[in-house]
Amino acid sequence: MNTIIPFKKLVYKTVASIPKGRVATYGQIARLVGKPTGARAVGCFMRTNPDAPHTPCHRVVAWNGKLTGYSAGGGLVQKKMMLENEGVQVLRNTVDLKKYLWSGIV
DNA sequence: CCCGTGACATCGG
DNA sequence: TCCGATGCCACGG
Repeated sequence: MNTIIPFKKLVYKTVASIPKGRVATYGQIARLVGKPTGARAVGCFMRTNPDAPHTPCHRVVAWNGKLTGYSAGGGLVQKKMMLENEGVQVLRNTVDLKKYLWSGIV
């Protein structure tokens, strides 16, 4: 869909589609955009392009529910606080994917 | 234009 | 069960 937009923007759009109180993995995002193996690229976009307030990268975690890097604020600490603020319980930088994993379907 | 890098994911020993 | 190594993608210099 929409196709004329760069892969990067597509990822941002997908991440921005994650409902509040839910989280998604980098692999999940990559798969939704059509790059099941581009999980790395997804994280790369967040890191190189901190669209921060425009892209809720704090709702994106690793395949294990583990909160990985964060280029903004105080790092993972800030990220963790934002998730908890949205209703997602975070234990030691780890969220319960069984409860909060986004299905990809809004 | 070519090389290096990185916030992941998966497999093997 | 835990640890290490590899593959993939796109961006930046």
